[in-house]
Amino acid sequence: MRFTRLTHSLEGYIYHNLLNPSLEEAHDAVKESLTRTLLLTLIGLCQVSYQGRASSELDWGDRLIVIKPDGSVLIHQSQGYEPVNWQPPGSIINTQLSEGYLVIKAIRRKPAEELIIRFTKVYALTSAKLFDTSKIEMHLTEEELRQVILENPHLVEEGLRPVAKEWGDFSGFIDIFCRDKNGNLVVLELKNEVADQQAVSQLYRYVSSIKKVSPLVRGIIVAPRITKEARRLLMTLGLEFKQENLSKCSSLLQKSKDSQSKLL
Amino acid sequence: MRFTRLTHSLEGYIYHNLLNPSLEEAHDAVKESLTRTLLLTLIGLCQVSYQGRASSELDWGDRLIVIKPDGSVLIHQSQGYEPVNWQPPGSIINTQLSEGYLVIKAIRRKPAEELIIRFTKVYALTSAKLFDTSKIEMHLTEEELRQVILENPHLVEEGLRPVAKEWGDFSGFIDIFCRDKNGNLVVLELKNEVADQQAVSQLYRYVSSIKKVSPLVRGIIVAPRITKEARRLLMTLGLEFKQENLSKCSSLLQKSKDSQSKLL
DNA sequence: GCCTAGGTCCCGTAT
DNA sequence: ATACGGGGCCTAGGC
Repeated sequence: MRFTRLTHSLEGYIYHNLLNPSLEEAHDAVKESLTRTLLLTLIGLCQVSYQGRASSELDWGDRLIVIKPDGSVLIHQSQGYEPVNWQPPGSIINTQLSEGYLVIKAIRRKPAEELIIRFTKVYALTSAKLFDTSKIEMHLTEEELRQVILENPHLVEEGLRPVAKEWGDFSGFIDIFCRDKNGNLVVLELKNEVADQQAVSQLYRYVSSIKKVSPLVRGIIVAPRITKEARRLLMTLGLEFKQENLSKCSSLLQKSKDSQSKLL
Repeated sequence: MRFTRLTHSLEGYIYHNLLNPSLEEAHDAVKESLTRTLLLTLIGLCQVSYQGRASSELDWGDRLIVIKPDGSVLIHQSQGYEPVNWQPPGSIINTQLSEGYLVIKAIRRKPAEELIIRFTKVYALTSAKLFDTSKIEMHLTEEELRQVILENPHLVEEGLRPVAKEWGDFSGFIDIFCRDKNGNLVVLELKNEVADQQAVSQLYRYVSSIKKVSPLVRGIIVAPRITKEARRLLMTLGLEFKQENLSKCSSLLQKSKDSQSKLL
């Protein structure tokens, strides 16, 4: 149990909670939710068209629709992580009763996209004000793995020294710049899990750009493993691979830090 | 209006619809939803921990939780397209009352991941059986664009002939194989929108593999536009770019087909 | 605004 | 199972 604070929100609340509303009732509730910028969920029988970067049609069926205060729209079937249709944040949403349907449209420009949902039946509608000031804290991210190598470059190779802020044009894209014990430039590409052909290509792009200026530059992929084809490509391109489980390293280092701080 | 069929489901229904239930009531409803494989939505004050490929902590706040019959779990804050935490389909979900919390855990192996949600308050809980046999129909997909070029190779270059099933080892990865008017092999890489460095790298990998066997192979990116850096890389690698808006072509061709079929 | 790269990416498909 | 590429990817960070 990591959290010690236990709070009860006095501000979050449900605004609408309708069971089998008429389309008119649902329409009114949707309109009110939009003006009050509430989180809105509908479960109902609907049909969906999308036109924009691609286009799609989804015939009648029961789905869960989520409309967020920021203009996000999600349409979920009863399976799958991903919404079957959606609109990203910033969309302009409106609703109308038309030809016997409850119609919800979500439009955005740039790219020009339109999502149209038509309901013939709403089984349940809930709208709520969510109070939530917390932000997610992520660990074992690439940035943390980067720190592990920056502080322990010997994990990759003896004599490696990170050089920061050199080669400004590239440093935004390149995971880590180093010099090896011979003073040659080394570009590191870190991967959390398996390194594939794409990772190798990416490293190669950086290395070959730099090669024009500094011909002796090396490129090393640092990852727990590498696919067979990626390894072949790597060798063809004269790049290197160093096996290293960065997540594990990070955990171990964290533990050693923890035990040190306990001793203090 | 594309759909002529209008159906009213007689089978989709709401099972639970609770407003401000006690944690015990919510717990019972969650348990019943899981055994009956219903779609479950909860709005409540909760705290979330995740450990797996990465790890994360999300402190107390109001969120929407969706649990699907296939074991997907989504935790949505009031902003953003993406869930702040989630578990993909196939997760094993269980619930318990523990230390004054309603706890929902979603676990999967391979990769080993655990998501734990703790509620102190549930504002609303809805569970439903969704009847939905429709599958989304997508248009202007890569496969459709591929058909456009296969049927109209002159859009890329005069005298180009698609060759199918040749070079079997690669054909799974390569968008289109052709021979040009001189009989040389040509690999086409199609992009719906902008072609970037990654697209160029990818084409280069294929072309250089084939070059070992057939030295005169060419590679052409077909896309409405290309980024500046991608163009530089393309030229360095001896590849080519043909500007062509495939989506637009596809639409135009579709229209001409439609008008032809009307005439018949 | 464009462009690049990451993601607990998810997802289908081919091997 | 693994690996590779697509996605209406979305999202964050540079410039």
